[in-house]
Amino acid sequence: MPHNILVADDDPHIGEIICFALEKAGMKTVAVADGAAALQAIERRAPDLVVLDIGMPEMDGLEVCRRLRHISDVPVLFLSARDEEIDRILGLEMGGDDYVTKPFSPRELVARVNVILRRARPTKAEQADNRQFSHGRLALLPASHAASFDGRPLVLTSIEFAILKGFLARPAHVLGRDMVMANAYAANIHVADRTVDSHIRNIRAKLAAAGCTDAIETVHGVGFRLGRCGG
Amino acid sequence: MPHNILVADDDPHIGEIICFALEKAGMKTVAVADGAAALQAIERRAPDLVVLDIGMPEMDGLEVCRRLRHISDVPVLFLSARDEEIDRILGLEMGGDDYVTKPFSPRELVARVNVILRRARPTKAEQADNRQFSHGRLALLPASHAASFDGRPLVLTSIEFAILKGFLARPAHVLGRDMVMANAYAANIHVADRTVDSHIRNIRAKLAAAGCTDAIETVHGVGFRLGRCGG
DNA sequence: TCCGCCTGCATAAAAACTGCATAAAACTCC
DNA sequence: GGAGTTTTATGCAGTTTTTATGCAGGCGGA
Repeated sequence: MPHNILVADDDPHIGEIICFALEKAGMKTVAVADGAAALQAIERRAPDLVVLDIGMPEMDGLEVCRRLRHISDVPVLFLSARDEEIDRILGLEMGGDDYVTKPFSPRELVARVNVILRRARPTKAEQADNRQFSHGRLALLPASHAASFDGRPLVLTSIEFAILKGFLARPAHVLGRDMVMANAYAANIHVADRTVDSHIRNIRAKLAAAGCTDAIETVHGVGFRLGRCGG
Repeated sequence: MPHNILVADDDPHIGEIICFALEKAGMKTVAVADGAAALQAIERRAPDLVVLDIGMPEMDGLEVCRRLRHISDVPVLFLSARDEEIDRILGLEMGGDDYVTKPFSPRELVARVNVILRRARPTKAEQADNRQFSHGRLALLPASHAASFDGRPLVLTSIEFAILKGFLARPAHVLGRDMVMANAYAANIHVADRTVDSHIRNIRAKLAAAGCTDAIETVHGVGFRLGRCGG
């Protein structure tokens, strides 16, 4: 589960450099160009960390941080062109987690972001992990990677588990073969259609053995859909 | 309860300046002048944070940090006379939480220390020391570093103990190999996958000798999970 | 009804993963 | 400084999982 970073800088060029560096380090990024958009994005996307340029027009980074702290505990890394001691102290005491001055090294920025994330309290990721999926008499526990139908435990391989989780996440939603696999994996890996069928078949067989015969329905020409699962 | 800071710098004058600044901010400080003393003090006093000079004779700060991470998750703030990007990155990736170059402003140092402390989680030791873990017929007493199955005492090495504690801390939770080690040590340490297997194997063998054959289950492609332990 | 396209399934190859033995490196305790 | 212990690394065999493929049969539109 990649970390989600919000990058707020009014210079789109710098924003791009930062995003590129962070994404190369395996994070997901969203860029905004002003303070108001930053606040809005923080509320809507609940990022794991915010890279915040101090020198933005309209609402500067310090002000964003001040307002931010009313609604969120998200870590903030300040970015600033000013390298005055007093600014740094102000930023840190304002609730920032680090303060990097421009011009900065992308690699160092990434290192500092990683340090903060390492210490940061577990947020969404852990919550999502503890979430429990269930549909009808079928239940999935991502945290323990365990599944059961009607109390009977199911032994699923990891890809079977992931595929089923993809369906449980969107009940009553038809998923094409590509989507089935996209849910299972993160990236867009392409596998042969027949391969997907094989996984579906195996899942059906295991569920049927546990007494569930209506778990995955076929939608001819489109894909598959989660059934009633004995519900 | 004031925070406890360990200051390691070979220049007693600088050490004094730092301690003075931190104490003025309401913290308790202990100063040491070399790496070996730092490690010893960390183990004995379990400080909340370590200010670590990189340029110390004998054992430099980076080396101290490396060894340190084997026994503790305590936050580290590096202090260095060298202001090279590569040094900063190295320090941060080595497990440091911040990197300040000399000459530094005492007030900024205090601000940075405060930021780290604000984010730092209660150390693993604090969380676990007074607690007693048990699962099924398996019991661990972190305080006395003792373990037993069904009353029979188990002789575990410290890493075996730590790994098992990691599992006991979150029963029914699959832990990937990286997580297994992250629980045992501080985060951010990478060991080879096969190494983790070796530890798991040894733990299983010792538990099996005591009559517990279902302690750690393998979840293929994902990691390991605590079993029923005879419960 | 016929035909083209789609799905289910068996089989098997390819890839990935685990467990283990062995050994090197690091550490501890005299 | 050295012997014993602990921790880490590595290579390999055996196993499981994942993917691919070919074909029989089903579905649906013309």
